[in-house]
Amino acid sequence: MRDQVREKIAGEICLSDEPGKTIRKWREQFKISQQELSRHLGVSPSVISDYEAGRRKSPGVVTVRKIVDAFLEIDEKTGSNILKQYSLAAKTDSIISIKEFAVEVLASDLVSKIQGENLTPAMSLEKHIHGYTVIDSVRAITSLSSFDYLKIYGWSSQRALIFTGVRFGRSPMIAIRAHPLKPALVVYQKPEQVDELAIRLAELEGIPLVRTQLAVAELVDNLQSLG
Amino acid sequence: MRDQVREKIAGEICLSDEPGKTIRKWREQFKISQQELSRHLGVSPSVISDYEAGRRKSPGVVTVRKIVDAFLEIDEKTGSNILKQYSLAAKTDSIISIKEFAVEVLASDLVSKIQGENLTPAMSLEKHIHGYTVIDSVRAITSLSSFDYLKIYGWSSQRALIFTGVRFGRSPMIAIRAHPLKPALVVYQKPEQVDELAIRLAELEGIPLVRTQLAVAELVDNLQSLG
DNA sequence: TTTCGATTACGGCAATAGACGATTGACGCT
DNA sequence: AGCGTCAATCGTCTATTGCCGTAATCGAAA
Repeated sequence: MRDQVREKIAGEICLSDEPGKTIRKWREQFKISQQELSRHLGVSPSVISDYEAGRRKSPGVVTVRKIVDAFLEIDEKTGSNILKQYSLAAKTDSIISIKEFAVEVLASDLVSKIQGENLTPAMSLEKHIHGYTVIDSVRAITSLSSFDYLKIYGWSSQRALIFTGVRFGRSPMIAIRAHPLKPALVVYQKPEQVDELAIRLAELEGIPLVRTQLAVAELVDNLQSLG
Repeated sequence: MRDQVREKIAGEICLSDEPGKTIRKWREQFKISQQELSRHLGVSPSVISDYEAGRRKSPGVVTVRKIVDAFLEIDEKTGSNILKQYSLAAKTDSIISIKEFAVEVLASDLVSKIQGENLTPAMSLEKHIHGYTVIDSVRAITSLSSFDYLKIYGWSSQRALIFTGVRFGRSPMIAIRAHPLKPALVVYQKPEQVDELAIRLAELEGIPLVRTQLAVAELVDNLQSLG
C-alpha cells in the first residue's frame, strides 16, 4: 500500500499542469510544514516555497522523488497515518455478551446449542469458532463506528456474531459486507422475519446465516456453557 | 481508467532510479518505435534514444508528461489495445464515475456545482475534497465487497461519495459507518426520500449529507468540470 | 507594539536538461 | 551491393533547474 500511495502521489505531481500546487496539496494533506520538509530534504526553506509557487515549471523526476519520499518518511516518523487518525474512543453498550472460547467449538455444535435453524443450507457449518459476540443491533446502528467492529471481533475474527433486535436482517449484513473482517457465522436472535436480501448477502460472503428463537438470557447462558 | 493508467506510468517513470529504462519499458509494452514516438512528439529520434539510454538523469515532469501522453495517444490512434490490456482495476458496474482532483476543491463549491441541498446543516462544508466517486447504490448492495470499497475511495478518503438510486438512504450510511475509511462528504442523487436515521448516522459520523436532484449525466458532467 | 516562526519573492550561479545534427552500426529486403 | 528503417553515441548550444542567501511579508502570540 505504501508503494501504491507513493506512486500515486508521484504520478499526480508529474502529470499536473501545475506540479507546484500539487506538491503543496499533498504536503498539506500530510500536515507537514515547508520548514519541516526543507529540513528533511536538507535544503533551504525558500526552495520548497519556490517549488510550490511554481517557479520551476518542470521539476526533475529526482527532485519529485525526493519530495514524495520525504512526505512518506516524515509521516511514518510521526506515526500519524490515515488509519491511525481514527479515534480510539469506543462505545460498548451495544455488546451484550462477548467471550473467547478456551477450546474452539464447531459451528454446528454452537448452532445446536442455541437451537438454531440454518437459513443458508449451502453454507457449511463445519467451521471452527473461537468466540462469540452478542450485539444489540438496534443500538449498534447508531452507536458503533468502524473501529468498534474491531472490539466486536475481539481477538479473533473466527467468531460468531449474534444480532438481537433484528427486524429484517439487512443492516447487519450490509455492515458485515462493508467491513474488511468477516465472521465465521452470523446468528439472528428472534428476528421479525429474515429478508431474502440478507440471506443473499450472507451467501455472497460465504457466511452461514442462522436464526434462533431463544430469548436473549437463555441464548447467552447456552453460549457461555460452550468451550 | 485511462487516467489511472496514465498516472501509473508517470508515477513509475518518476520514481524509477533509472527513468530512462522505465520509459523504454513502457514504450516497448505499447509496441511503439523510437521513430514513431519522436515523430509524435515532434523531436529528433536521437532525443528519445538519449532519454532511454539514461543520458538525462532527471528528466523534467513536463517531458515525462509529454512522453506518457504520447504513449496513450498513439495507442488510442490504433485502437487502444494496450490501454485496454493494462487497465489497473476492472471498473465495477457499481462505479459510475470516479476522479481525483488535481487541486483540492472546497466541499461547499462541489455542493454548489451539483445544486445540492445540505441535509445536515450542523455539518460544516468547509472541507477540502480531493476526489469523488459516483456509485450506483442498488448495484453496490449486492456486488460490492469490502475490497471494492477501497476502489471506491480511490487514493484519498478525503472525497465525496455520491450515491444514485437511493430510496431512504439507510444502506449507504450503514456501510459508511462500518468501513474504516470515511468520506468527507456524502451526496444522495434524487433519493425517493431521506430517512431520518440516515441523517442521524451522518451527523454521528460528522459527515455532511447532501441531496441533489440533478440527473446522473448532468451531475457527472458538473463534477468532472471541477478541479 | 514587538517578537517570532513560517512563508514568500527574487537575484545569482553552477550544473544539467532539452534538443539538434552528424556519424555509426545492425538488420532485413531487393 | 545498395537502400531504408531503427537505434545508438556524442559534441554542441541555449534554456532551465536546483539551490543558496537575503530581505520582505504575514499571522499569531506575548
